[in-house]
Amino acid sequence: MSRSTPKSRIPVSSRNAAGAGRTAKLGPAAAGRYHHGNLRAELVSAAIKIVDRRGPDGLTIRLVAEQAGVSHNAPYHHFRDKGAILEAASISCINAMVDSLRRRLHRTRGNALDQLICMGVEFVRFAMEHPAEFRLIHRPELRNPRGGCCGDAPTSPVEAAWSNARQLLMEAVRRGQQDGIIRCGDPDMIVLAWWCLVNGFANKVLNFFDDKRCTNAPDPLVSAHALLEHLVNGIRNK
Amino acid sequence: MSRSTPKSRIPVSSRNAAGAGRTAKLGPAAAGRYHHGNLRAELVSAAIKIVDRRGPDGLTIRLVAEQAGVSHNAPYHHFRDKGAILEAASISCINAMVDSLRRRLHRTRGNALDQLICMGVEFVRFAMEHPAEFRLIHRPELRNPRGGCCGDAPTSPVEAAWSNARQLLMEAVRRGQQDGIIRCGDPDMIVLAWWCLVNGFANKVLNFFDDKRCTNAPDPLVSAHALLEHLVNGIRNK
DNA sequence: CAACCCTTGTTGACACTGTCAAGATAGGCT
DNA sequence: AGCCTATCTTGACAGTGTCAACAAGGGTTG
Repeated sequence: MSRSTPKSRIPVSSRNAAGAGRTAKLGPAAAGRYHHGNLRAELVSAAIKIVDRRGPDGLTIRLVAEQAGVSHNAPYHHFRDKGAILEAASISCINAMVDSLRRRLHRTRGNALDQLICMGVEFVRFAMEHPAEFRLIHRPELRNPRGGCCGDAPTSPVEAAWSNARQLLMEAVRRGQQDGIIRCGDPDMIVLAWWCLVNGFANKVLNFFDDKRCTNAPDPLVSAHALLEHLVNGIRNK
Repeated sequence: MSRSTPKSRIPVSSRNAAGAGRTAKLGPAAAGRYHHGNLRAELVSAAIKIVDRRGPDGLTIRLVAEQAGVSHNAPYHHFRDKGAILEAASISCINAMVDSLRRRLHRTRGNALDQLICMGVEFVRFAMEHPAEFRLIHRPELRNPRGGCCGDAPTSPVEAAWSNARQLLMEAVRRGQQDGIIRCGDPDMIVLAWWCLVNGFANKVLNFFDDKRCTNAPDPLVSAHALLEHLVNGIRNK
């Protein structure tokens, strides 16, 4: 009930992500001006900074505003509510994560299986290097309005950002199947297994994972590699 | 870091003499009696009820107190702060989850591999039937004071509750290895893979999982079964 | 039995949060 | 010029977690 305010006070123009095709100057951020010029983007980056420092739960609209140097209500002209800020920050983080996966993919010389392993390790590394952001992008309260589902209908922006990651993996799996090194079958299922394994492991590393760190596997990335080899052995064409 | 309130007010009686001439209005609530008798347990169950109804974020100390029929500050005599209530509720939920895993295990006739599959499906089922509780028990902000690590030192109560689940799985894996149906190797690693897969899948089902539900796999439990068979094929002794 | 004290409950208060309402300002439009 | 609208401001309010002080009652001790 606490977040049931459909009354949008946001001007329609600012709903379009990243005001494209504007003739405004938006040169240097211009600190002392009444109209900020690029506040929305700055709020998002401020939010990410705060999440990094104090965790997703430590994020406060008023803190974000303060960090951006505006009054505590200025954000409401760019985001409907706190959830919308979280959502925008999440999308930014998801994109960063997908980018790092993609870069890793392009740097990997081996076959599709090697690529799957490398991307998995990269995913875990991202989680370890940006734990707060990793937790942020997995928050269930992010809007995912279960709306357009089957037919590529308009999904939520968060959903769209995630689908980029899925696409990267799907392509790798399909490529592996075409090359004959990954056995046939629903690629969706393989991606799903990859995703669950990697994601579950990253979560575990961030949450309750003292035991592995203490006994024999000093580096979670090594464990991640082993786990992924496990998976890869299962889908390899024999 | 964010929740560092070492100032415990719990057992410290507020021994202040002060004005003895006041007469307070007699117990407004509390079902008649001033001293509840079993408030702590009732607070925990009230908290779980609220989490079920409004999600972990919807839980409020004042709501918990109201649901239990006491004043908004009564919980502070049983829990240090809100986090402690969450923690107690989590432990209760984790125990419930472990119990259902154990029951499922005892009802399974097959070998260790079958048991691992059945427990995995059961885990996903628990997540689907109690999504709020499932999310609750995975909250990273639950106390896990990274303290006693290697030598079975006193860990957090939450950690202890989780370790029961791990023990169930470890036993199954070891049994399978003794029976020769699970290949040799670090059982820890196998449990880890099982855990990551099942946990990641359950998370995915609860969060962003419209696609599978719409295309070809109507029931997530079927997908879970397929995934677990995948895993089991990887660890089977050949 | 009375005196006492500790645990458990109560009310009151405070700072902080998300959000609404209404006023102020600036840049672009007619 | 004068106005329009998006943007930013101050002000207010209900909820929240938590601290402080006070009250009731059961148990312990004389």
